Formats: sequence, structure tokens, C-alpha cells
Amino acid sequence: MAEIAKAYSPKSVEAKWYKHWLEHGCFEGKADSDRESYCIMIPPPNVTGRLTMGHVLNNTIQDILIRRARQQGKATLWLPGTDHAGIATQSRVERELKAAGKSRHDLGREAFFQKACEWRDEHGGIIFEQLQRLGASCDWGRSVHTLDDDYSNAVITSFVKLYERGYIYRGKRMVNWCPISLTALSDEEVIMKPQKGSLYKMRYPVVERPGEHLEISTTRPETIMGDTAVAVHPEDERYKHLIGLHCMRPFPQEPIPIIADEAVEREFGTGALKVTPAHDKVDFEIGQRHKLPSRDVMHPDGRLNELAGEEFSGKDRFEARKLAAQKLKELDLLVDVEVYENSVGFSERADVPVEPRISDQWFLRYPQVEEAKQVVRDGLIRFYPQRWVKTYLHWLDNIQDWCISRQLWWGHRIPVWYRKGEDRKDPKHWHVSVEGPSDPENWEQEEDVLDTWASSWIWPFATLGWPDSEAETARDFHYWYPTSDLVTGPDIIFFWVSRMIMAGLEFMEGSGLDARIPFKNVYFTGIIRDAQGRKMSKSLGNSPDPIELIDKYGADGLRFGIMSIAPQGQDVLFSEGGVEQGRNFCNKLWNACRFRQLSGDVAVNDSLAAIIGRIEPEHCDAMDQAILAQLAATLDKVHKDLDAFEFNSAAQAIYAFFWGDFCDWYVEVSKAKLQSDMKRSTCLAIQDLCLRQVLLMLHPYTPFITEELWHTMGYASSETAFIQNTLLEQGGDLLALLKEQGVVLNEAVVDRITALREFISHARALKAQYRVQSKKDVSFQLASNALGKEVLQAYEPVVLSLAGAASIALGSDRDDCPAVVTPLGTLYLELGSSVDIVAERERLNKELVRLEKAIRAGESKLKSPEFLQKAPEKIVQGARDQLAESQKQREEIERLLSSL
RNA sequence: GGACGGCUAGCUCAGUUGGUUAGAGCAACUGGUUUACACCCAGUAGGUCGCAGGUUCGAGUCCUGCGCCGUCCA
Repeated sequence: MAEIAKAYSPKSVEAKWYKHWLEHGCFEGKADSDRESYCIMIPPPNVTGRLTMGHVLNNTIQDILIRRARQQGKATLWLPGTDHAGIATQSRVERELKAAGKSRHDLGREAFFQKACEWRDEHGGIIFEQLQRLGASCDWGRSVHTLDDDYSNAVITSFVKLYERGYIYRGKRMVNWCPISLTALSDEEVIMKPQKGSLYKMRYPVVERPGEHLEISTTRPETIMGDTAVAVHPEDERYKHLIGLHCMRPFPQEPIPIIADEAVEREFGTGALKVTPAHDKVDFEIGQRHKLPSRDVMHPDGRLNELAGEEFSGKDRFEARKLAAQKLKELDLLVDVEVYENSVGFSERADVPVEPRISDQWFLRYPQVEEAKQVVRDGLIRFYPQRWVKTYLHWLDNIQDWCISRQLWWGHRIPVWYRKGEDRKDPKHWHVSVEGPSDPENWEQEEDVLDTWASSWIWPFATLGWPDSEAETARDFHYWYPTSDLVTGPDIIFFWVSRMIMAGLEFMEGSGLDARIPFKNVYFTGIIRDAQGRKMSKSLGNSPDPIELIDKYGADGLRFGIMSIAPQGQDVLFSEGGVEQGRNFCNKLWNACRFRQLSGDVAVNDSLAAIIGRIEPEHCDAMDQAILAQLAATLDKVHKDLDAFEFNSAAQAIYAFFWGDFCDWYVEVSKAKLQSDMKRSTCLAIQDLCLRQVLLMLHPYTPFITEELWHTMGYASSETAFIQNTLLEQGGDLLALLKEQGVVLNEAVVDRITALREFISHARALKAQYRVQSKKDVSFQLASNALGKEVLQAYEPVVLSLAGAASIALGSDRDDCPAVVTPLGTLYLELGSSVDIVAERERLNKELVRLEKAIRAGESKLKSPEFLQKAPEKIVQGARDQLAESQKQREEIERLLSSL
């Protein structure tokens, strides 16, 4: 056994073990038909991304799950990977080009793609190194990127299959258009934000009735030029007489019909709506119903075009808004402008208002919608916390077709070819296949690429080789699929989770839904926020660099810290204090092991049975039994919590046992016990046992330090016997093994030790209150009850050392020293000087007040016949016992007070 | 407008089917070079459980209404 340093220094330990683990293939997913399979697919981070606190939380949880699965003897696979992040990556590369005075069009499609690949290769993969620093036990050899050849093939195959099955169509539709990225976006990529704007009230002359006007409200006067009608509600008495007439669009001047449509909100503005089918979703639908022409007055980049008229052509949409308002004023058509707040959709990536725009796009009608609802509703897939089920089902109930095409060059190019010289709109002239047409010279491929999410929704099976059956065999597809748990944020429940479920159900074969679902449990993490509850963002500069935190506190410290402050399913308010606590915890663990080493060499530690074999039942006293019982209870609690994905509850249970029960109590108790030759070896065996189980329980949270200590403490049977391959017992297993050894835990023992611990606390408090230095051994006298006498006689050395006492004499009542009522009797502190009567009275009175309150409550409860009649016997008896105890203590305190 | 979540000690949060005197960590305060650990030890203080009703022998916990904060959907 090696010497252990005084303070834990994570740096070298972490690097050393990660290297060992990789060298010995610890994380390789190996199919094993004798064992249950357990598989997690990483939510692929952006290939050029850097580790964020969100990743830390998310991946620590995944690592906890997979490491625990190993401790349960399962065959495990945690498959890592990255996605190409279409818009994000493309705009980064374009920005770089722009700095060099070029655009992607200067390069051309092929060269641009090449350039983007280079950029990706240069900046990519860093996040993997960072995840390794965190200790993530992924099978790196299986890493997948969404633009890998075989993954791309899977993406294209999925498109072709869906097309063949009739789910995909091309159409000129209203889409969310990003004027910066120049691409369509899906509804999910649009963020609604409240905006302060103006509501313009203006009047359009009614053509057929000179002198009469129709008042119209709009927030977007810059689209006036695109108006092709004015709509009112058919039931609106104010306007009924105008339906069928025309009014004059102010610029460019042209009569447009006044129509009736139920989509018009009568209460909004004046109740008359200008209809611009090319620039608004609702207007587009009205236009369809009334066969109105579309006037698209905007360029893709948000500048107005020629149709808008000379004055407006070339102006940006926001500039045009001002200009249009001004022009209305000049024409004396502007009635009023009021301040108005409404929600405006913003492009998630470019953070500018999206422009509803008509364009040719590819759409997907979602497959397997009903089945996707069913599998979650019926619990084939479980959500943790469960409440997200409602959000999920609500989205599926209101599902809209998915715009899957993007006007980008970075991504999977849609596998559709158009016959040269023919009408692209007519599917008769299309070729849709994975390989492409055999006579490519006669065809032009679709320019658009697929939405990144349309490549990542097949992640759970495309990473395992689908659709290539040879690859599936090589990667043990059928062993790992369906995967076990998915860990992700609720913000991508629509983007990703629901879509993966539909994809799994659509593409996987198998009779039952349970064979086709992509995963069985979904754990939704919270969002990491700063201490003020704000989201972490680059612009606020409030997101700490996890790698700096690892350098400062160690990966284990960061992991344990974040897990103990992360409430279940709620957002996490990050503060460095939590990480510091994690580091401190690791240091405490380190020192507990170090102290164990300083206490004496161990005999045999390399199996649980061997350690238990060292316990001599006849020397296993109440304190030993109590800590063993607490250990067994903690094991059960940790298993139960982790089964329910309650990570911080399990962490707290381990913390409380290790720090509170083991270090603060049992190790302190041991210091006296180790003096006794008789008790020594049993005590050390129990310490070894506790530490071993603590290391095992902790290993999923803090893999590095536990592996290190596992070896230095001799728990490993060899260099390469890693802690991850040791099964973690249930409490019952431990009790059974102890029983075989002849150690039977008496339930009452824990209560007795609790009473003893309370007694010690009282003794220490008494000393502290009288400003006696805690190290100074003082003399006590105990007017003991039966329990006190027994306990004191049995454990005198321990009690003396823990209370910091030179002696505790059994005696009778005193009236010349401060006293405290304890479960073992009334304890007197011999001061040698006179008692501060005022202070003592104050102290005792306070205690008296507390007791009287409890007694009043107890009495009134026990006076109520209904309580006695209706409450369970156990509760009634408990109340009686408690009241009796309180009354006894009150009498004692009253006696002490009167003797002062 | 709808849905969901939160409101418990100065701060962050536990509190599982209603049951004995509502807990922990951090911060604060007092004292401490104990046979490991100051990244530590001992102790003290701090709560009308958001508000108002209701059900019940008994409510932080269940029901109803309201308020504030947050998220998502329209």
C-alpha cells in the first residue's frame, strides 16, 4: 500500500486513470448475450462546439448512468458523436470568408463544402477531449459524425424511404425565412419575442364610394405594396355593406377587393385587415381561400424589390417601414399611430425577425404520430420528470408539417434530381434515390440540403449501422437497440426527442412497438443558470469555462458539486461554491482513506467476503452494528434513488453517511476503540468495509478519485481490476453476508447509539456554552437513568474521548453546576468556579419554553377523543411516549431551575 | 389567452402514500494547532412552509380561489 499525500491533488490522478481506462478498453461496448445490455446515445454536440456547463451536467448524468450500469453487471455502450450544425457552422465559415473579402458564391458549392470540412476538422473534436477531461466513459472508437459517409447514407436513405412512402412533398408554401442566413427555418427554430412597436391606423379610399374610407390597422406598413385585398369579418356589421367592393391600395395605386373571411379578428385594431398573401401566414391562407394573387415585394435578404415601387426598391424592410409611414402621412391616409407590443418571431441563429415568405420547400408529413403518442402515454417510453409527457402530447396533437429543406451548402444534399429542361414542379420529372440517376448528365440535383434535425432524428439507429445490414451486424445493432436511457434538455423535446421516437417507430422493424422505440427512458435535465437565475450566455459573460473549473477543483469535484446542487428536473442555479463543496468532499474522502492507512496496515481487502471475514462477531459492539446498519440503509437508498433518476438525493445520502455517520462519528469512535487490542482488528475491518462501499457508491459520481483509492487501499485484486467492474451490493446482500459471519444487527442498537450521540452533543454544547475550550478535558457528573448507566459503563473510553471529558462520574443531583437534560440522564459540568446563575437560568428557561410548547401540543392532541379514536394506535402511542418524555424533562429542568 | 413549474432559514434546496418537536449544505456568529482532513472540527442562532379559505382527529404535504416569479404553446 502506497503512502497517501496530505491533500488530494486531482490533476495527475485524473490523467493517469483516464489513460489506463482507455488502454484497457474499459469503455468499449461489447455485446454479451449472457448479460443485459445497457446503451446510451449521446445527444451529439455541435462538432465545433466547446464544453459548456450544460454539457457538464448532461454528460455527468450520462456517465453516472453508464457507470452504474457497469456496477450492475450489464454490458454497456455509451456511443459518442457530433452533429454538423448546419446554419451555425456555415455562418462561421462564411464569416471567415467575408473577412477575406469573399463569399461562398465566389468559391462555388464544392469548394465551399471542402472549406467547411477543413474548418470543421481544424476546430472540431475539441469537445471530445473536453468530455474526456470530465471523465466521460464513452466508447470513443465508435464515435459518429452526422456527415460521415455511412451516416450520410442513412440520412439519404431515410429521405428516400419517406418519399417513397408518400410522406415527403415539395411545395410553394409560406415558410419562416431568415434574411441573414438566407434559408427557410422550421417553426421550432423561430423564437417568439415580445417587441415594442407601433400599430398604424390608416385609411384606404373605397373605390366605388368616393369620399368614403375604410380604416385598417397594421404593424407592417412596409408590406402595403404587397396587399392584394382587404378583409373583414363576414359578421361584422360595421363593414358588411362594403364586402364585394374595392378599395384603393395607396402605393402603388391599384384597386383591391374587400373580402369577407372568418380569420379576421373583429376586436383587433379597426377590425379590417390588409391581406398580403406573400408576407404573412394568415394572409397567405386567406389568399388561398379567396384565390388572391400574391405580390412578393421583398428580396430574400429583406430588402424590398422592384414590385414595391421605385421609392422603396432596394430599401431594407425596417427602413421601408418608416418610409411607408411617412408616405401615408403625406398622402393624408395615416389616422393614428399607437404604441403596441406584440410577439415577433426571431431566427434562433441569426437573432433577427424572420420574414414569412413564400418559397419552394420540401415538407415532411410526420409518420407514426399516433404511435408516438401511444408509446409515451402507455409508458413504453417513460419521461423523468413525468410532467413533460403533457408537453410532448400537446405538441403531437397540434403537429404541423415539417419544413426539412434548407438553402444551405453545409449539410446533406437532398437526393432529388430534376430532368434538365423540364418543369421542376412536376414529380414526373423527378428522380429520387440514394445512388442518383444512372445518366447524371441529364439531371440536375436539388440544391437544398436537409435540416440538421432531419439528420439527427435517426441518431439512435443510424449510429448502429442502419440501414446497412452488414454494418448492423458489425456494430451489434440488435443487441443495443432499443437503447436504454436518453439524457437531454426539455428545450429540444420537439426538435429531437419526439422526432427520434417517430423515426424509430417508422424505420425500425419488429412486431411490437417496444422493439421499435429508440429508448426506454428519457431524463430531462434542467437548464444551468447563473446565481441570479439568468440563462448562461456568451454576451452576458456569465458562463464559466468548465475546463478552468476542472483545473481548479478537479473533474470529480466539479461532477459531485454540480450533481449535489442540481435539483431533480429543475433549473440549476450555478455557483462556484457548489463546485468547491465537491472538491472539499473529495478531499475529505481522500483523508478518510489516508487516516485509515495511518491507523494500521490492512490484512486482506480485495473482496467483500474477505473484509467481512475479518470481523469478529464477539467484538462487534453497538457502535459497530449501528454504522453497519446505516451503511446497509444507505446502499438501499442509493439504489432506490438511482433507479428513479434521483441523482442529487442519492448524492446527499452518500454524503450524509460518509461525512456525518462515518467520519464525524464512527471514525471518531474508532480513535478510542483502536487503543483496545481486542477491538482493534474488527474496528479496522469495519472501516475498510465502509470505505469500500462508499467508494463503490461514489464511483459513478467521482470516477477518478474512487479508482485511485480503490487501488491504493487494496480493494483491487490486481492492477487491472478496475472499480467499474465490481458489483455494488444491495443493503440486503450486505446484511446476509454479515449474518453468515455471525454478525446480526439488532434494530434497537441504532436507537441506543442515536441516544449516545445526542448525549455527546449535549455534553459538547454545555462546554461550548461555558466557553470551555473543546480540547480541554473536563469533569462531568451524570445523574444517569438506566440506559445511561449501561451505556456509560460499556463505552466509557469512547464517551470520554468524544465528549472531551477527563471523567464522567456517575452520581446524584447537584445544585452547584450547569446542567443539561440528556437521553442518558442529567449531565453536570464541573466548572471549579461558581456558576453564572443568570446565564444558566436563561439557558434552562429557553429549554423550558421549548418543552412547554411541545407539551401543550401533545396534551391538546391527547385530550381530543377523536384523535384517540381515529388515529392509528402507533401514532397515539408515539404521542403519549413523547409527551411523557417531555414532561419528564420539564420536571427535571424545573428542578434544576429551582435549585439555582 | 392556455398549459406546466416554482414560492419552506439570509442564499440554494430536501421534505416519497397527510402522522410524533419541518431538515441539509452554504453564508453568519462563538470557540478550536484534539491520533486524518482549516478543502477541517465542535457549537450557536435563524422558519406564522407566498396569501385566503376548505377537507381532516391531524395539512409544508390533499382540494378551491388568489398573488408574484419563470418556462413553453397560441
